Amino acid sequence: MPYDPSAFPPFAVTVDLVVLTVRRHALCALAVRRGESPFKGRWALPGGFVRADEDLAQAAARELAEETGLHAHDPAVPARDNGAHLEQLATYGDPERDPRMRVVSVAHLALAPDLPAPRAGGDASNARWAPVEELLRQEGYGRDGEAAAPLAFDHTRILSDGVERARSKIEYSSLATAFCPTEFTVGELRRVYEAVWAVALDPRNFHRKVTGTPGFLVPTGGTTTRQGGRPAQLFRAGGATLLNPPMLRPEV
Amino acid sequence: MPYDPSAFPPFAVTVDLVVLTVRRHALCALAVRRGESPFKGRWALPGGFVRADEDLAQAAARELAEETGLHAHDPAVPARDNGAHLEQLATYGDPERDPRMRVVSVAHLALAPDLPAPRAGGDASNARWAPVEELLRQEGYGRDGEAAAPLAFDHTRILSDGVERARSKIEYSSLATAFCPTEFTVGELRRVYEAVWAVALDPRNFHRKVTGTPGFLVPTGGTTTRQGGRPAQLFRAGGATLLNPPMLRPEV
DNA sequence: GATCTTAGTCGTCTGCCTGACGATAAACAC
DNA sequence: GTGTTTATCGTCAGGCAGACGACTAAGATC
Repeated sequence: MPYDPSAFPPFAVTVDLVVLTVRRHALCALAVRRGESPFKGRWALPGGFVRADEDLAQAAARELAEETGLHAHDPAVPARDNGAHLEQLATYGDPERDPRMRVVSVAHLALAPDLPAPRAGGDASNARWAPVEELLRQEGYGRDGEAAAPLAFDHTRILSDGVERARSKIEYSSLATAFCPTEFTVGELRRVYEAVWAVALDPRNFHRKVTGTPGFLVPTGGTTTRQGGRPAQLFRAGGATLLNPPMLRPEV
Repeated sequence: MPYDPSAFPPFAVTVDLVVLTVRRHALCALAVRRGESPFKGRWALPGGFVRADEDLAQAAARELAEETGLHAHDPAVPARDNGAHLEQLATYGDPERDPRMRVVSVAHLALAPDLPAPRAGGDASNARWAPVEELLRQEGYGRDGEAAAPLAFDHTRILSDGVERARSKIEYSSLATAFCPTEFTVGELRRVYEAVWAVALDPRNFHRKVTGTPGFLVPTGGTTTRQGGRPAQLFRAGGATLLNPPMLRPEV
């Protein structure tokens, strides 16, 4: 395997983002409308080129900030500063995935609380939170009656992989707290699991599980009634990142 | 985010391989000696450039075949043809990871049975199976007294990620059978787990677990005494890919 | 203010799974 | 035959999850 620097074919490298949040009891992903050909006018995942001097994670964090205003949560910093969780997902490099040239895309997965409103370059009409179930449905119509064409490029596949990663990862890690604000109740955390898995969980067993797992939740002392009903204790994410034994996803 | 095809910086894209096997009760990885600068003479993971017209998985399968003679096991083909398991691991793109130019490497993880002897371009002295514990140890000496320098580039990190992936994935999947020949005994499978996790497992509980998990193992009817002792039933990997509940890794 | 509704929280019980470990079986070495 | 090695079956106790009853404490409604 002699090394010839002039022999390697040139590639473009991009990062694409699967940004997930939970709104109105549904798992939603950030989609942006393409303003350029190909797939002009179609919805796509946000993304962009990796610059010559930046790392892949840096590029993903930069794109995330540009699209949402969220700054990525550095895994080295245990303090929850309400930043988004960001991790590498997978890399997609089919020679035909972009008709213009050879593009390899390093997809990343970001998880964020509900709060932020989407803004793609300041233009709200070109970015939206869409239920993943709607984006992954190849046919049919969106909730606003708009025809729901499949996502551009291979982004349906990327989104599908990202959703599957999130669904499986909240089983054995405390990642579900990344969908919650800094302080949250057990019920709010349960609704995250229910939205991501699209199942109903028993509130009593869920409460026993999460409060009984050391390091998962730490009580802040406060309470809230923002969900109605009896006041609920407020918690913050604890230091534990791995849940052992895991949270069990109910059978289909 | 206007699109300017001339604006993207050029990248080289490579695939690197973490090829794992179990030999002599130890988890081993394939290492090749570099013949070129930089890191000339140092051990590295096998890999090479992605060609202009091939997919990432194709490139990884081609490199695997070139280095080991193993052909990748297509996930779409359920029949175990004794090919190696191959999956994408992660992508490494630090701007400084290769001093010559900007290289993004899509690392893949391959798992193979013990049988094949390494051959890098036909030259056996430039390829070897090394215990991962030795390759990941930054200091010290190899078993042949040779100074064990760290792997070239960021390959120590890549190998570490690959080993961790394999260690966790055999917990909840039937992937451990990829380390076994087509037909194997429960004891041989247990020794795979013990080597990968570097622990001792109770033979009785392990036997109960694997034979009691539907779809994990299917008996072939034959027996063997190649391990000595009482003849053991031979099994083949069943159709199940996910183990639920998982195999539990003992605490440290 | 009594009642209803909505959440949250604490308990109980049963069944399944795992870890620890005793016991037996069937080959080989001497 | 005796000992050694590996495989396989059984037993028992503890832990955890699913099902579900009961109680608590707020706002909403009449």
